[in-house]
Parts: sequence; structure tokens; C-alpha cells
Amino acid sequence: MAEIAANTRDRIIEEAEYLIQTRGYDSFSFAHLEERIGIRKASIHHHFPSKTDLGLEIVKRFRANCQGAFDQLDRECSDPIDRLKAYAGLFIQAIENGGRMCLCGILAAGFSTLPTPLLKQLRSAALEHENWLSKTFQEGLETKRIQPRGDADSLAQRFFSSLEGAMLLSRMNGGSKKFKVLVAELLGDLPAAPPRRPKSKA
Amino acid sequence: MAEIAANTRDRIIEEAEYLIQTRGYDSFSFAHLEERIGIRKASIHHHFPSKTDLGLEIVKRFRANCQGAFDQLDRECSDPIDRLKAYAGLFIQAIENGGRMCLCGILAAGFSTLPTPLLKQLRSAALEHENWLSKTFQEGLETKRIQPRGDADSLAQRFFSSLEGAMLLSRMNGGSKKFKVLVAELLGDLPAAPPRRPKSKA
DNA sequence: GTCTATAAGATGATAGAC
DNA sequence: GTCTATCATCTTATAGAC
Repeated sequence: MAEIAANTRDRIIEEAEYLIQTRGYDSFSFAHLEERIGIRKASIHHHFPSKTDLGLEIVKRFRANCQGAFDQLDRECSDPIDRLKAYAGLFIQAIENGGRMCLCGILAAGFSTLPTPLLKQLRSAALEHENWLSKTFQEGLETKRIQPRGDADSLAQRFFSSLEGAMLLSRMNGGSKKFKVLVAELLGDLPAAPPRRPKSKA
Repeated sequence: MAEIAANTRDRIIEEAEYLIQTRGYDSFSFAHLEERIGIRKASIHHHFPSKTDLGLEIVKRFRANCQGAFDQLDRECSDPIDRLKAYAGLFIQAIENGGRMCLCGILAAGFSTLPTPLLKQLRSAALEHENWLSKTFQEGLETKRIQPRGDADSLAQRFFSSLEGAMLLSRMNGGSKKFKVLVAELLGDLPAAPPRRPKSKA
């Protein structure tokens, strides 16, 4: 995953993504990029004429990366709860990798000042997360692994909201530590039956 | 609650609070205030020397208002679940009153660029919400009104994260409509027993 | 208390040399 | 493809007249 970007264009995307994840879209600037990459602002404009162009590429790449991650989770985790755990693990990784936020959450927080094309990409990104989560909860409901406390869409949206909210709030106190606890409680609350019972029955 | 501000100073606080709730701290400016209030930027600086000073007053007032709201909820709702419902109702009111976000959530989202004094106020504000929620969940647990799915602190943090996350995400699609549904599901999931069962038993 | 005028810096963006 | 130089605009903030 975290290789060093080969060309300038990719380095710009990489550093800009970090800046958006940590500062938000409005509060990141070409000057910050200049400093981090060691390239002049004008050169960045050569690769991305406007800030919106750059933002768009970042969210598009984010969407593609997420789809890749979803496919990998589907392949590697047969149990839906394990899959949700691994999904939440991606949030933890982000927090611990320089205090990054999920692009969905941090961009949604800047909703009212977001350029329209970026907003459309953001909507799609968030929808893809909710859809994948819904599919996963649906499987959990069908296989009786997850308690039926609402339909899959509802469970997905509650799970997503919790993670996004907790992630944003986590930076105020203790970073990933509290977030991890909350995730564990969230996941521990899902199963329809104890995951593994002692071999005696009575 | 929503009276018109008597003096200039209060009007500034009022309008600035709205701007922060909708745009975030970084993205609101004295120029926006000038436009909304019909007063020059220099005059605003007369009341609040720096932007941080203004931000501080807003969060302090917010904390006081919340404490007042908590007291009122404690007085008016005897049932802890009703109290949580009324608490969530405050979020709905904010969304429907010009698409406002909770200051805790929108300021937390701008965490990394927030002036230190404001960050401290924010921490206190968030803590007060979590503490009041924890107290309320504790009562629900003790009176067996709420299912024991974790301790009160944990339930409070999950509830708070869900509301903040859902609120921030709500603006992307449909505003308060989806948020209301999510809140209803969140609350409907709490009770330890069906609130009212048909009088027949078998 | 409110105003005009202005400062000093940041912002996104462009022109044109190399 | 990268640079210097420059732009118009926006930002927070101050000085000083009324």
C-alpha cells in the first residue's frame, strides 16, 4: 500500500490527500504543498490547473482505493463481523498514520464550502461505503451472525455514522486509543450469539 | 430561545455562531459578519479584538446554553429515554434552523487548525455533553429502562458519536430527513422491554 | 461605537523565461 | 516540467477621524 510515489503528479496527490485528511479541504493550500513536496506552486498548477481539479483527482482515487479495499475484505474475511472489524481497522490505521481522518467525514464537515464537482464525488464515495456496509450487514443478518436490530441499510448507516463521528471526535482526546475502545464495543454488540462458547452445554 | 439580540455585541456573537455552525471556524470571516450584520469589520474588532476572542465567547456561551438545556431536560423529562429523545431533538432543531451543525462536531472536524484556547473550550464542551449523556444512561440502566449493552460511559460515547457523525453526514443528502430516521432507530434500540405491549399475553 | 483607510500576509491563479 | 514574477482577492488586524 504505502509505497513512495513515482512521479510528481502522484506525489502531489499523495501529499494533498494527507493535507486534506488532516486539515480539511478549505484549510489546505498550495503553499503547504510547496513546502512538503519541494516544488513551486506554479509547478503544481501545471499538473492540476485548479484546486478543485486536484481535489477531484484525490476523491476519485480515494473511491478507487476503497473499492479495492472492499474487494479485498470480501475475499479475505468470510465472516461478516470479521469484515466489519477489518473495515474499522482501516479507520484505526488512518488515525495512527499521522492523525488522518476519513475523507468522507472531513469533507462532509466542510460541506457548505465545497466546490460542487467535489461534492458530487463525495456523495458517491459515501454512498459506496454505505452500500458495501449494507451488503455486509445483510449477509450477517441472513446467516444469523448479527442480531436483527433493524434492516441492513439502517445498521449500515448507524455503523458508518458512529465511525465517522468517533473518528472526528477522537483527535480531541487521546487519538486512536478511545476510538479503538469504541470500535470494540460497537463490534462486540453485534453478534447474535457468543462467537465461541465453551464446549460444555449444560 | 430565539429572540433577537439586543445589543451589537450579542448580534455579533449570534451571527458568528451561525457562520461557524454552517461553514466551520476557519471558513468564516469578519467580511461575512460585516455583510450579515451591516456593520464594518473594524467595529467588530472593537467588540472582539481578535477572531479567537470572538470564537472563545461563542463556545463559552454555547457551553452555558447547553448546561441550561441539560437542566431543563432533567426537569421536564422523568424518563431517561424521553430525555435522550429530547436531547436528539435539539440536533434536529439545529439542522432545521438553517442547516446548523453542533459546535462540538464542526469544531472537532477543524481540530488541527483551531487556536489552542478554543480547543480547550471545545474539549470542555464535548466532555459536558458526554458526562450528561453518561448520567442519563446510568439512570436508564439503574431503572432497567435501557438494555445493559455496556457501561453508561460507553453508551454515552457511542450515542454522542452517532449523533455527531450522522449530523455532519446529513447535509450531503436530504438534510434532517435521514437524520430523524437514524435517531428514531437509535432510540428505538435502547429500551430493555417493549414500551407498551398489547394487553393479551398468550 | 462606528467609521475610512490601510497595513501585512495568505490565497488561488496566470504569463512567460528556461 | 519547473521556475520567477506578478496578479487580484481575501484574510486578520490596527490607526486615527468623527
